[in-house]
Order: sequence, then C-alpha cells, then structure tokens
Amino acid sequence: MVPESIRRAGVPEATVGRLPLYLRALTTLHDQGITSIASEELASRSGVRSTQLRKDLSHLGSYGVRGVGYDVELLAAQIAQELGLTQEWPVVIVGMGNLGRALAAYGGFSGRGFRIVALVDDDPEVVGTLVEGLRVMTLADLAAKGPTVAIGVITTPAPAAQTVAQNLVRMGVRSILNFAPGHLNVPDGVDVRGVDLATELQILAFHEQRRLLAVSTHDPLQEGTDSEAMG
Amino acid sequence: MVPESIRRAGVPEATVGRLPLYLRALTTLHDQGITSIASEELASRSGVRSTQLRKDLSHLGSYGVRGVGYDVELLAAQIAQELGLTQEWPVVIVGMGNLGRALAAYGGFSGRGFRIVALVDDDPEVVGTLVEGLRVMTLADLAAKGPTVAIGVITTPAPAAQTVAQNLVRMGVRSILNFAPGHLNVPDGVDVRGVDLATELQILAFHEQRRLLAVSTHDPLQEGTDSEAMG
DNA sequence: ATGACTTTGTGAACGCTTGCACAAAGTCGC
DNA sequence: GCGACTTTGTGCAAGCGTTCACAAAGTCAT
Ligand SMILES: NC(=O)c1ccc[n+]([C@@H]2O[C@H](COP(=O)([O-])OP(=O)(O)OC[C@H]3O[C@@H](n4cnc5c(N)ncnc54)[C@H](O)[C@@H]3O)[C@@H](O)[C@H]2O)c1
Ligand SMILES: NC(=O)c1ccc[n+]([C@@H]2O[C@H](COP(=O)([O-])OP(=O)(O)OC[C@H]3O[C@@H](n4cnc5c(N)ncnc54)[C@H](O)[C@@H]3O)[C@@H](O)[C@H]2O)c1
Repeated sequence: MVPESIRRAGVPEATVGRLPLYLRALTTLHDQGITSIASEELASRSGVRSTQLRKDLSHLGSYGVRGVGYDVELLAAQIAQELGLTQEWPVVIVGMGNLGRALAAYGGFSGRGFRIVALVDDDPEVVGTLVEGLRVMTLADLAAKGPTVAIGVITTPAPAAQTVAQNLVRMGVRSILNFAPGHLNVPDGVDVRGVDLATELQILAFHEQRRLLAVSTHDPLQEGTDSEAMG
Repeated sequence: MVPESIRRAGVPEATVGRLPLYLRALTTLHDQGITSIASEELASRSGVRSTQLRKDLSHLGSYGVRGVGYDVELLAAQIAQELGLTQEWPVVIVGMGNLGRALAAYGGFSGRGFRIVALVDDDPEVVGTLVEGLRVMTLADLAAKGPTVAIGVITTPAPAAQTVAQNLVRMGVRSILNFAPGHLNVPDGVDVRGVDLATELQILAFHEQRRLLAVSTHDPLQEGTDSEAMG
C-alpha cells in the first residue's frame, strides 16, 4: 500500500468530485440496513462504472475485502473523513431572496457536515427579521460580531456577487459557493465553485439540438450518455 | 478551415461546458456597448486562459480578426447558434416547493433561449393554484393536455425523482435537469444533468480541510485554483 | 486442506484536455 | 506601399482521467 503521506496529497480532482456520490449511495444503503456491498452494485447505484469506483477508492486506501466487497459503514466513514465531514463546517448564506430562503429552509445541510450559522442581506427591510430561526444581519455585522464562518454561499444578484465575495474573503472565508451568474475574481488560495442554472440548461440545449439535427438528417449518430436501462 | 460537416460533430464536451461562460461574458460586454474584444480580455472575464478560449472558439470556425480580436455581437450569435439558443426551448418544472418556486420566479430563463411553459406538482393543495401566472397541473395533466416540453427540471424530494423522470421520458422529454440528490436511471439517448448542493459543499470541504491540514503541518503545499488577483 | 469461485486493487494502454510555441494574417502609423 | 506590431488559429507535447486486463487475495463448499 502507498504511504499515508503520499496518498493524502494524491487524490485526483475527478475522484474528489465523485466521492460525495458514493457517500450518498452508501448512506442510503445504510438506512436500508445493508451492511456490505460489492463495487459492481455500488457503482450501479452511483451511476459510474465499477472499475472507476474501485480506482477512486484505491486512492483512499484498501478498505474492501476481496471476494466479498466493502463494509458499508466503514467505507462511508472513510469517505466522510477524506471529505472533511467529521467536523461541522459553519456556513453563511448571503442574499435572502427567493433562492437564499429556499437554501436556508433546505434541511440537507445539518447532519451532512454543514451548519448554517448566519444569514446575510443588505436590504433594510430584511435585515433584523427572522428566517428559519436565524436573525438576518449585514455583512458588516457578520464581520464585527457574527460567528466565524468557513464557507460562504452567495445568492445575491450578479452585480453584487463580486463585492460580496471580496468582503467574505476579507473576513477569512476561503471557500465560496456562488449561485450568481458570472465569474468571481478571488485571490490565490480561495476556492470558488459556481452553480449556474443557465449554463446547465444551455448544455442540455446543445445536446438536444444535436439529437434533433442527427435525426432530421438521418445520421445514425449515437449519443449514449448513459448506458443504464430504465426499470 | 475544416468542413462544416466535420466540425459540427467535433465540438469537445469540455468546450461545450465553457461556451455558456463565454456567451454570458459577451452579453455583458454587449450591454456595456463594447463591440470588439481580444481573446486575452474575454478569457480574463470568463475565468479561463486565452489559449483555451481560442482553441475552444476554433472548434466553431474562424470568427476572429487577427490583430484586432472578435466582434462581440457576431461571436455571441455564433455561440448562441452552436448551443441551440436561436429557438426557445419549452421547459417544465416538476415540484413546486421552495426550490421549484424560486426557479419559477427566476427571470433568467426567458430571453436566454428558454421559456417555462408548465409547472407540475402532485399535492392536491398546490395543483390548480397560480404560480407566476401559470396554473400548476399534475404530470398526468401535462401528458394528456399540456404543452409539449423539451426540457424537464426536477425539484421534487429525492424519493419521487426517479418516478418523475420516467414519466417525463415517457412523454418524450430527453433532457432533464435534476436538483434532487441521487442518480437517475434513464434509457440511452436521454441526457441528465444533476445539480447537487451537498456535493458542491463537500468538494469545498475537502479542499478546506486540505488547506487547514497543510498549514497546520507547515507543508508548503500550494492550492492555486485561481491565479487572478483581486481588485 | 483444497479447489472453484468471487471480487478487489492496479499496471498499462488509450483518449481527452490543456498549455506551449509559433507561423499566418491581419491592423496601423507614416 | 511598407515595416512594425498585434492577435488569431493550430500542430505538438505533456498531463490527466478512464477503461482494460489480469494477478492477488480473499470466501465458501466439501
Ligand atoms: N431564483 C433562482 O431560482 C435562481 C436560479 C439560478 C440562479 N439564481 C441567481 O441567484 C441569485 C439570487 O436569485 P434570487 O431569485 O434569490 O434573487 P432575489 O432578488 O430574490 O434575491 C436577492 C437578494 O440579495 C439581496 N442583496 C442584494 N445585494 C446584496 C448585497 N450587496 N449584500 C447582501 N445582500 C444583497 C437582496 O436584498 C435580495 O434579498 C441571482 O444572482 C440569480 O441570478 C437564482
Ligand atoms: N431547497 C433547496 O435549497 C434545495 C437545495 C438543494 C437541493 N434541493 C433538492 O431539491 C428538491 C426540492 O427541494 P425543496 O426544498 O423545494 O422541497 P419541498 O418539499 O419544498 O418541495 C417539494 C415539492 O415537490 C412536490 N412533489 C412531491 N412528490 C411529487 C411528485 N411525485 N410529483 C410532483 N410533485 C411532487 C411536493 O408536493 C412539493 O411541493 C429536493 O430533492 C431537495 O433535496 C433543494
């Protein structure tokens, strides 16, 4: 086996992106009372190939038993540790509009390694009100007397996002999830992930158009983005 | 130049994922009255390297002018055409909860190639009510007497998502944007894109933990996910 | 204990993506 | 017109990610 110090540094980015997928599937299995699972079955439930699953898991170490499979609980714990979910990360949501309120109301944070500890807006009508049991504050309040936060979620209109990001970075936040469209300029060492609805829809539109074009020209061009059959 | 028939089939998937980025930047530039832009500047505003931008654009053809740059309006039109945004794609949102309502209220659909033509829920309390000027219907209603839809957006709880997806596929939808956590099993030829909040946060947590670990062990391990300096 | 069987873990091959280096093709001042 | 300068478009090489093929390592029935 590879030494711990080396393998820690060497988890490929693509693998990191799939670990949450596996963890989710394992959690579901655990809830169903299943204690052991083979890579083939776990891969199928995660939407990846079994070879890829095994290669991914091999980067965290050898937690499987040949001839049997993986212990659901043990593997889940290992992935959770690798992702840093043994502690609860404090999260702030900035922008209490439609989307921000939906996220605040969403129950999927707690119990999964995250806790919303602050809600922020700059509208005087909104600041001071209670949303989901938390009092909405301004960014200045958060910096001055708010709780420490590790992750910032931005759900303001696009023009405000860059300024909000700078303020978050100034108060020590180095992980940002941005729902506003557009690219954020941040210093080195700050991690920004963007979720953009328009981008996702436009990628779907591209493939949709290509499919229609292929059919209309009787071009036997196969798409095949997912080989699983429907039940 | 490469013949049209060949280049059409050959736009790499990674490029498709970035075209919406460029289109957004170009739209902003157009709104600011800027008519021409060099790859260096456009790349910077899109958060990619200029060589990558040029390579991406080269897959759609030669629309730049050497020594000058790209005509903003022309390039935007070309990208829009490539993405299939010259027509308006009819969209249905299934699941009128917090998230579904936020999406329905979101103005970023129309004018960008998409139009919400139907809203669906299965709660008798919700079906029949008006949301954003549209009357909420059931999936059965949509199949029987609703408008044709090309893209389905799923914002139901996770356990319902698979069934909803099957129903959408049965009525001809081949592009699905899924906000519910979990993998959807769909037949070949159906395109599913998943947006999962928990996944995004967990990826951020992984990097956050790695940064903290690196600092605490005085390991000069650089992160450097974005080289742009903040203004 | 043994042999048949199952499943993992991984080296190697392959394909896709990115980044480099540079020629080609234009503009602009004079 | 012409030379200096700017910027695009692209062949090529390096790096990354996925898939294949298979040995290694276990289980299980007998
Ligand atoms: N609603 C959606 O479904 C949806 C989908 C995709 C993307 N988005 C994006 O998410 C963002 C939010 O969308 P929304 O529909 O909730 O918008 P919204 O207008 O309902 O809410 C925006 C909120 O941000 C607050 N705000 C504005 N500037 C601020 C600042 N500088 N500091 C703190 N708070 C500030 C406003 O007071 C408001 O409460 C937008 O950028 C939108 O493009 C929304
Ligand atoms: N709210 C968020 O911020 C958020 C964030 C990330 C992911 N999600 C996911 O998005 C989904 C929706 O979240 P939400 O907070 O809006 O939930 P919600 O409970 O507020 O809304 C779900 C809606 O779906 C409807 N529904 C249930 N079964 C249905 C069916 N078979 N057909 C049609 N409609 C059905 C319900 O009646 C309800 O109106 C969930 O899967 C959630 O995990 C939500």
